[in-house]
Amino acid sequence: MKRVTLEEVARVAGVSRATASRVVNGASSVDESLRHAVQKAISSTGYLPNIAARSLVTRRAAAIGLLLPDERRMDGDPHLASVVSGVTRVVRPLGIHLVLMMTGPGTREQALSDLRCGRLDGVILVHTDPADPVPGQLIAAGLPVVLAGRPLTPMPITYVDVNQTVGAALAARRLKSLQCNRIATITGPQDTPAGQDRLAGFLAEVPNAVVVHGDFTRQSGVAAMERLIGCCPDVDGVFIASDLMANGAIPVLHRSGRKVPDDVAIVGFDDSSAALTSEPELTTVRQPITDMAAEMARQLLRQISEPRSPATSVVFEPTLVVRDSG
Amino acid sequence: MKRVTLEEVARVAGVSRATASRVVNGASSVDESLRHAVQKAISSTGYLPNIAARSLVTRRAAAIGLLLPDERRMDGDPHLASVVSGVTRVVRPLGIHLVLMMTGPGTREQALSDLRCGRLDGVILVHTDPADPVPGQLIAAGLPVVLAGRPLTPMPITYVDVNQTVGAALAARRLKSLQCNRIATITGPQDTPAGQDRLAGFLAEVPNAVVVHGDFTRQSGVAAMERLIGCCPDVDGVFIASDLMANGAIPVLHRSGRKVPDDVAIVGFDDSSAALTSEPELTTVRQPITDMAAEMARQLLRQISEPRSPATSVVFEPTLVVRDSG
DNA sequence: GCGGCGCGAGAGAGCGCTCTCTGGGACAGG
DNA sequence: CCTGTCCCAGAGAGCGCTCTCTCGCGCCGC
Repeated sequence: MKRVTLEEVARVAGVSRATASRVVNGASSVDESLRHAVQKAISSTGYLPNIAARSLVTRRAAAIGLLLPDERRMDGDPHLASVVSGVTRVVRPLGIHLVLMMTGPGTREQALSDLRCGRLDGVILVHTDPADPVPGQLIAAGLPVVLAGRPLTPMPITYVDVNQTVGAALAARRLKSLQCNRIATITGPQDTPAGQDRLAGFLAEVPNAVVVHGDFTRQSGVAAMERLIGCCPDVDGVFIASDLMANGAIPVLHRSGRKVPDDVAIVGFDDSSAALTSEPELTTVRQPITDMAAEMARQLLRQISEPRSPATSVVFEPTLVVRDSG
Repeated sequence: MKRVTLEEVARVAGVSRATASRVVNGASSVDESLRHAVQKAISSTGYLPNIAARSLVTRRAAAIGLLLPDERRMDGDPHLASVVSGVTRVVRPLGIHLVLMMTGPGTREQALSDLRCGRLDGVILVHTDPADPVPGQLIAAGLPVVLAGRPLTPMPITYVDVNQTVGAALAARRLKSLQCNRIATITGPQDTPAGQDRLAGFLAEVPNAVVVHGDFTRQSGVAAMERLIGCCPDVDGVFIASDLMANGAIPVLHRSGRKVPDDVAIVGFDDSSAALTSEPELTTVRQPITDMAAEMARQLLRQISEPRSPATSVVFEPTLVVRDSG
């Protein structure tokens, strides 16, 4: 099983290597008969271009990185598969590889050097710690990056996000339309843009809402709901800023003898798989994760092909998915 | 921002490119003072080796693929993050990239050609369709592959699995120790080894168990439990062959007025995140997914470094995780 | 009829690295 | 003192590809 090179294809087709290369890369200025001969030679020899050799001269790796928080922080994050799927959809037809990197000691530096040494053409950063210096370094170096979600401190970087504020407002209006009188919210972490915006968007609609803080994790949902029914027993509608927290919070209500949605209406956020594994199934605010991920990939590819193009941000509109919890 | 090449490092250090290369690759036969000079030159120039160039001559891509079923079939599969994490742990310190590929039209062929043209050194196959010809083609071509889970039809291929039979037996014994008299099981798909083994292992312990079929998905768990309480209302212990199905099945019991675990004890399988999002939390059989994934990576690396080494299989032992459902 | 022009194909120079092969110096043995 | 041996550094040949540059050929205008 010997490797087939372009040289050999050219020999079989009776043309020069240059012409064979033109056919492989779809250049237009090749005579139809020669093109045909080359194509026949390619399929008869089973030729596959050597990406390393190509990449050496084009200085393109044809690979992008997806930098993820580590397993622990993902907490069974149901988004991962959707994100990968969205990115893949855009990137695969182009023959571009998706390299997964999970945060761990040294990962971000590794990603940076992979980028610098041309092993990766760009990276998508997910769930980035606001204090992380890497995004800043990347844009400073003019390397292609796209962020999932608005960065906490404004910077000239391309990102894709859902309109968190509008999403929270959607949830608020749903609870109001359900005639809830005593409305509360369990928030996400207030050191993240998503956490902040979901709270702000909600309070804009329900200024007198009771506010209890969580951090998006299931456990924090449990704790927050316990505090909430302690301090505010007559609550009858709660916007919980992530489905995962709602998933932890609902059993607390049940144990306290409250029925969902009859006694307390619940609206979550994310429309993650946790929305379906809750009992009852969650009414929630849906973010089009897969589409957003595809858009991140597109934005990244644009940056790769037009290096110094300006940073842009794309904001998707969320929708309310009404199920059984509120 | 110009690229730094080995040539330049050599020039700065006052040695030949060959010697610089030896230092970079940790060859032993370099004089200590020269080695030091080169190392200083590397850090002062900020040199990073160009992987494409290296890969062109070594014929190693320093990248492996992880072939996954598509999003739909994953159904919010909670394993993905754990698998990635386990593989990453082994592969990252070696500077090897993990390329994610989700099944879609043509993906498997793409993986095959990536392997053939040297863009990938090996692949890990997860949740492979038993009818899929790709694994067979891969081993026939002598390319490095590792399967997650025993293949349906025996073939000389390396795989890593958990002892499904023992796991099911663990679940069975738990239900028996709970003094359940009317024991049933909701199975996985019987055209998969996992589905078969979990049923067989269970029946070996509880030969007279009621058997209802599912396919590992949540929805099938709902449907199966509805059928089960229809045909066997006095059931008081159920082994459900995946946590996801259990997650769908438990609310059915609740709606029928049965309490878990008081009226019906439930034991799941997987110890996935669905086990924690269930109410009550699931007693379940745990597979050490992350460790298994790490082992898959190790097996793959071994195959890559010793091309024609014999296929081996590694089987992990499951453990019972007792929580609230049974 | 001749020079200029445009178009398509070939020649060849690298891209940055590894690795074999060669050469030279140090040391030991004869 | 000369030769054989060993060891370490340098020279140089590629790895397979892309892409620029050159060249030849056919066509047009004058």
